[in-house]
Amino acid sequence: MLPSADKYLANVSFDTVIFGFTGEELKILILEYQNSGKFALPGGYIRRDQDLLDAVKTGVMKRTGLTKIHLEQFHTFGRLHRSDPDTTIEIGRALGIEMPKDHWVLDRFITIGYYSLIDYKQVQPSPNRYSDSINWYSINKLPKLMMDHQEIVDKALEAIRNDLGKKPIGLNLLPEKFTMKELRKVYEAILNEKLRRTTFQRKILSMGILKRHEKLYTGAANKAPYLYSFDKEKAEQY
Amino acid sequence: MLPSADKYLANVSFDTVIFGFTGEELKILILEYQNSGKFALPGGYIRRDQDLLDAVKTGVMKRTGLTKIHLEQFHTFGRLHRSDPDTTIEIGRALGIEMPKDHWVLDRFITIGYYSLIDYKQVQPSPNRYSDSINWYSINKLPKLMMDHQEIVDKALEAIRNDLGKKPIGLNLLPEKFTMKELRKVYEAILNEKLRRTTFQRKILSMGILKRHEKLYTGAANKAPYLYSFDKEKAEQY
DNA sequence: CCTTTATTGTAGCAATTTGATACAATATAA
DNA sequence: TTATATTGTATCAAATTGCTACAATAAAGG
Repeated sequence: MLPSADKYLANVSFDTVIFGFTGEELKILILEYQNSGKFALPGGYIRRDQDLLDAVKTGVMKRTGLTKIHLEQFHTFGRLHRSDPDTTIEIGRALGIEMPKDHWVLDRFITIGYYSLIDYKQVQPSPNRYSDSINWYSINKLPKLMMDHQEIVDKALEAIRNDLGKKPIGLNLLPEKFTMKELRKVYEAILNEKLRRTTFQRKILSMGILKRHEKLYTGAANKAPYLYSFDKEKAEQY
Repeated sequence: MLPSADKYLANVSFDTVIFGFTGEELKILILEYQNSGKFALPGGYIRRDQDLLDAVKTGVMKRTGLTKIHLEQFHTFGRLHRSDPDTTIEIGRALGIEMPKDHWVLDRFITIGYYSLIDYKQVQPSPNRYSDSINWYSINKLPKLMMDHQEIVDKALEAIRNDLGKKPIGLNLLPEKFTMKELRKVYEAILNEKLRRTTFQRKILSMGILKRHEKLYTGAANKAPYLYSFDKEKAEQY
């Protein structure tokens, strides 16, 4: 039931901040452990025969069901008392698992933080075997997270804001085709500020990384917006 | 002689890219191991009773003799085969140390990369007990580094370029007082491109993070430049 | 169908920022 | 005193961004 010591690296783990965009808000996936009611970021350990990146990718795949996953490493957390064996024991106990005091998962862990960007609509979140549930929570209304997970989320947000100008972030948070308004809403949600509609449109179009497609007729009583997609070749340069 | 297993975390190490600026070039500190002639970044292991950041700080202090050290974490390297036990064995052997095959330092390591910015002139590099020498090498003329250390250097450079606009990088690479030309040279060395003298001066002055002091009379047959220092309070905002 | 309403796409001009050039003000040597 | 290299700024052109305006719809409601 417990992961075996010889299969995994000691003292290292990863945690992922999985971002999705609802159309209005940025949300992230949070696990809730059975009975203990502890909230945590999805994470895991690294198998000895596995690249770090593969371990993270596999972890996100299991939670989201997606296979194509955009990942960015943003920070590694190594404070002395960041991992808390008591919390781990408590979670185990609530699950009916009694851990030996010297079990390796109760040792100190340095954790590597990754953020992931996914298309909210494509995801069917699935809990792991220790968890009750996994749910989307708005960035601004997170439950109290265990250990230093809130700090990890904060750093992830800082990182994604930083990357926004450099990498085509929207590409991963939106479906294949999207309207200019949706793209702008993504930027606004990430930056947590309003952007000027016309300036945004001009700037993003002048980058030349978008392809324009047919119009989207939503049924609303107004001019229908064009759909766009990212021109992946050109977007590479950013 | 070898570090003991119960004192350090397993499977995790750190490596540091220590930048100095000579006035013309960006250089970094590289260790050369005795006899084996292997070149490596200064690095180390993390004691179980020590914050990650403290471990790195202590490591840089030992190599540079400095106590006030600017550190930035930039990336964590976790490829499956990045650490190479054969190299470690070879280095040990050249030092007259025969390692048991199952010794923990021969295990797989995930390493956390930090870069450090220091005042070149204040540093007296000192090798560790396993090393022949520690020397400054120009960024553009590095010897062949062991394992994935060149990749780590490349990532560090990428990171420092990225941070240049955000953090007052010059502050740490220059002495307390410096001329505008020196500051510009730092930027040029990091970005590896020439910057327009007048535009640079206007821009950096308009940030309002510099204090102007007396002139510097070098003896050169031309107008003497002012000396500047960073206004640390105002520089915080960047 | 014609009008109304909400939204979209883009033009146009002002304000700001950046690029490029010019030039006055030195320190020192000759 | 004159010549020379460099520094600090001013100036104006060019590019970018902020802001407003307005025409072009898509559907609803008479």
